[in-house]
Amino acid sequence: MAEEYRDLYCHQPFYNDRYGSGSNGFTFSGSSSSAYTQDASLTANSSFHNLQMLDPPYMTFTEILQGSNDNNALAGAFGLSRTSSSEAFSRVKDEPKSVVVGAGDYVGGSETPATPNSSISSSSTEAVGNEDSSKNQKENPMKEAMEDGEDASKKETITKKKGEKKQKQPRFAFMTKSEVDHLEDGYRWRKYGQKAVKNSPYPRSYYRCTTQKCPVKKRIERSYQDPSIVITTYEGQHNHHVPATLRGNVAGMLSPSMLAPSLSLQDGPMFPRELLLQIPHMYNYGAAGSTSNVYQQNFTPFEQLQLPDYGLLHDIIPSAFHFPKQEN
DNA sequence: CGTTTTTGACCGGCGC
DNA sequence: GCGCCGGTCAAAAACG
Repeated sequence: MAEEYRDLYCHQPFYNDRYGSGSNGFTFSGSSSSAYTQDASLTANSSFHNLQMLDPPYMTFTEILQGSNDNNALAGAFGLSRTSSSEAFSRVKDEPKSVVVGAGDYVGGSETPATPNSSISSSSTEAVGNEDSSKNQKENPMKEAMEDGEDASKKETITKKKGEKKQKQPRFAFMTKSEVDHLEDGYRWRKYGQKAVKNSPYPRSYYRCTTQKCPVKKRIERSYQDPSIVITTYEGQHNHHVPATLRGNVAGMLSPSMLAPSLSLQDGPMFPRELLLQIPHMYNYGAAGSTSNVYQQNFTPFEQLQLPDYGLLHDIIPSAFHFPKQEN
């Protein structure tokens, strides 16, 4: 199971100030089945701190996007310099208030059932479970995110081919420190399920992209370790672009290069890059589907989101900050 | 009235 | 084989 979480990288959080003192930053961790081989060996004791300690220089957001030719484009879009080892993602104000930590798990296209993810679930859950580490709230929610399984298209797969093993879709998880569960990411989602999470008082919600034929799903759950953290796991790749109809139009924030078809609709594994397109919700903060104006946001140009580097995650995450409570 | 959410049932995988 | 578990289905309800 440990390997499930290997290849975690820490990234600079970005901050998105909103709502007065509010801000929302995040760090990004990516992993891939093989591209990266650093072994973080996160255990139940893993903490953000540990993550931060990952030996290899943590990847930067843009680095994660590597493998694509859009690096620079993207970096540019985000107003980042891809040389920095730790890139600030964004922020409008200072005050690191909220943080998002991400974990990536790319299991795309592997025919081999390599690691039985499912088995991980229960065990890892338990591992993390039970404790009440009130102080140690940096347990490692990522684990929670990754714990569950892979079995993406179960029935669908079945109908198509029964013997065939549900093939794993690229997955990408990240944590967001927010009181809002469902973060706006520019896409439209339909909830199709909700399940109680073992050892957690918070349920996990399952969403599917509403665009026809789009296979992307996402799960959202709140870390019981640190209820202020929301764990979002994306699975699959959008076969379309961000709908330009949402409030505020997230797509409008993206540079043409980011939206260019070449970006993701055609070739190969573009897992991180593709999924990152969904990240803009970090900036575009607000409650998904929220009707509250409180969360309405003025979009901030990426250029203004440049951030200075921040210290260790554990120095950031604990920072207190609260969005007004609100459910979608 | 079309779309989304809710929620219990159902399913397949897995461990015992 | 059985029960647990995560994930999904789908009918009904809620929503706009």
